[in-house]
Amino acid sequence: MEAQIVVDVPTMQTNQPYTYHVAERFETVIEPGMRVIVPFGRGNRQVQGFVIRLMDDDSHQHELKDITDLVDLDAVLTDELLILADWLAKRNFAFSISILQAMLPNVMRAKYHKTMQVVDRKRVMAEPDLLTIFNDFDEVDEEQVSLSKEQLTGIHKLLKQGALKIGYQVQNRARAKRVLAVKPLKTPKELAQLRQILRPNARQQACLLTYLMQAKDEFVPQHLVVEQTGVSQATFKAAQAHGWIDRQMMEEYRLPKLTTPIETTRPLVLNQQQQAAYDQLSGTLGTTTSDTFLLEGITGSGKTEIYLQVMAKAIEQGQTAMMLVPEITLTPQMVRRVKGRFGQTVAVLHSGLSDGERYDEWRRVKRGEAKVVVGARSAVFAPLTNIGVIIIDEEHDASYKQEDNPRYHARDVARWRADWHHATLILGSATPSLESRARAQKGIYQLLQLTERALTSSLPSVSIVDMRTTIKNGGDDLFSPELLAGIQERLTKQEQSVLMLNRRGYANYLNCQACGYKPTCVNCDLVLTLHAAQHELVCHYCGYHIPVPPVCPNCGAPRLRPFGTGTEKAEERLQALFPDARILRMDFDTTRKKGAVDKLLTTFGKGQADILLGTQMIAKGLDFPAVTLVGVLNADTSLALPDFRAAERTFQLLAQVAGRAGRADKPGQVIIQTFNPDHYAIQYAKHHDYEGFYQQEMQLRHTWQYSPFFFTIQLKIGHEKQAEAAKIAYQLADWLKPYLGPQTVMLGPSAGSVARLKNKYYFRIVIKYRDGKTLLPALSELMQTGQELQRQHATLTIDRDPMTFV
DNA sequence: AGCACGCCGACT
DNA sequence: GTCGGCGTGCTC
Repeated sequence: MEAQIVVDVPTMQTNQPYTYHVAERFETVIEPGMRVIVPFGRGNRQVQGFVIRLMDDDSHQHELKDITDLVDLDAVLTDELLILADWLAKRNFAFSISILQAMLPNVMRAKYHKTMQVVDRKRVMAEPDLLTIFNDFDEVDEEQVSLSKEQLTGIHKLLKQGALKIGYQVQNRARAKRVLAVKPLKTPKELAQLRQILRPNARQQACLLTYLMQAKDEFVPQHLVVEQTGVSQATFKAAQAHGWIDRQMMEEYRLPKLTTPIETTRPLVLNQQQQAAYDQLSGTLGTTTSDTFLLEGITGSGKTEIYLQVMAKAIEQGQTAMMLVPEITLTPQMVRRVKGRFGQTVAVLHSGLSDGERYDEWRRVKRGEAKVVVGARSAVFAPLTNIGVIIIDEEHDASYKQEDNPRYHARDVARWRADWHHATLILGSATPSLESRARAQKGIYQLLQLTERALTSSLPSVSIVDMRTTIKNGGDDLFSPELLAGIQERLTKQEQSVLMLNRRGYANYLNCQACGYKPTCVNCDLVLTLHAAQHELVCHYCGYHIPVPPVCPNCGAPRLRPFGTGTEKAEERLQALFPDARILRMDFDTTRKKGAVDKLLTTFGKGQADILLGTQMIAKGLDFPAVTLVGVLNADTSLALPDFRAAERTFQLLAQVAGRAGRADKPGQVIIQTFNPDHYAIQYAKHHDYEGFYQQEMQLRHTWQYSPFFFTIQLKIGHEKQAEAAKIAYQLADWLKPYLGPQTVMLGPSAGSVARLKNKYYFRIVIKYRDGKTLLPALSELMQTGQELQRQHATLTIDRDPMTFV
């Protein structure tokens, strides 16, 4: 028997299955989807691999190596996931092994240990420098010892002579937690009798017997029994000696702890719109087709309740359900909401879990003990079977795209898995991505709209403050008089304010403080990025660049300034302006620690602070009834991003915060400060007008040939030397030209926005295309011929449908 | 990635 | 004449 194995060597040249011989003793056990250890390369170094196929034909040309060992007793990947991995690797120009690893919890990735093993002790002991290392050991972990120069030469010599050799060990870090468990061996009746005849002073034994009388006939972790009864270790030992109980080791899940118990919730009554959406969605469950819906519902329209009820329906029909949310929305409140409805059958997968917890949650899914999975991006690979519905909430969110290897978009994966399972896919958002909305327009997705708020409070009024005027009048460039007045009013009335500092695109473009003009690219209609070091303005999209102009090209005033401010500085200024206000700052720095977000939000939710000042993370999913003012300090920084999605991102962000104020009985107010009060993204956000924005943005995308009318691919070439990187980039561009096909545009090569990253210079090529018939295979080939690039010490990344252009 | 093979420069 | 530097090719 032979097995095709994908080995854990993530390079372009080894991105293919290798055939190994399966020893007879493994034949009955081995299955596709298992992890194995195989010898690889000339030195037969042991590496982890995945079995992707088994076969019987022995028509191999070469002598095959044997699989060393099986890591798993059960396949960790299903056939579905193996096929998906193959598709995803090809589609996204990723290494198969990287995708396979990404599908599993972190701990299941092998760790490798390099050891030095003594072969000829006599000769090793003859080296005085090495005595301290090998005196007591025959094998030493290379990482555990730091070697001096003399020792290094000594080891080198011995390796050459064969007196020492290098060993490789594959370590599987995935460990189930095992605890001592107990089970009664006697019937309740017998136990009751035993209790009768017990010495009266044997209090602990009596206590244990009472517990056992009402215990089920199954193993229960001993520590849980201790918690309930308070009996000691010795008592269990005695009970075992008496033959009352059986004790053995048992697996126990590391369940993430929750501070307070979860209250079970019942389905809420749906309003008419919600009910109509629910009927349509649930009607497609369990059918033999896969339907995709775009659920477009304004903030507060009750999308989550619909999700919960559709998932409940799927469970009812014996199917499973998956719900994806952006990482930062996966707050304890959200988890609580889902667990409140589905209880123990929910598995939660997100980055806040420890490795052990994550592994255990994953196993609960794998074993079919969890029927509902809630998680962030990577949860899309959860090993659910018989999926009835997949939900992607806030489907427009950029965090669904993994931006480093392996690159994938959870939406694509969800689409694929929904197809496989004939499941219903629901994309939900108040501000859908243009791609999804356009598909709904074309009828590829079914569009469901929710236009009413579930808890009939009206949308807040949004006012826009023109910061050009503020500055002209000698005002502060961070806090306009209007905003300051608003904050003061809230402080007086003891209501809360949320202030958002839009940090995207921070401090790297020029802005004329006289007229608000920002230098833009002639080819792309994108804002030029300031490269202060080179004293240049550069378009990150097509490479267009000009020297920094001394005066504003629009109005001639010498008032072009670099733009941007940090949250820390804003907090300082704010505190100086309102010395008595209690301010909470929420940004990357203050939320780095585990649980910090929860703590901050709880503090604010309890009303222990007046102002919450933060980056866009405060825009998502937060719901504080006492907040009546939301201020956006700098709405336009994200407009200036060198990215064709800049307007879309800005609109989505503003629409989201605009829906946050005054959700309870008190009316809300939103103040947006901007240098571009007339920009359509800001205007449409002001009027809560998604449709208007969609129409206008689609027109622009059409004109400029961007997504969703054109697909995009970004190639990045990195090299230690700038000239080399450029040379290779141009060579690649030339090589690709014949494959471009009709209606395909290649932009660049252009220099990366950060000239040097990790000591490498980057160049980028962006290709816009409609038909990838010749282009995509050419790019696959480029992956394979990457050998040549590697020789030149260059790196190449291919990013399909990139979300950022930095 | 990591290892062997191989072809040129500074040594015993 | 050899040790060892790194550039090159290959891993079932």
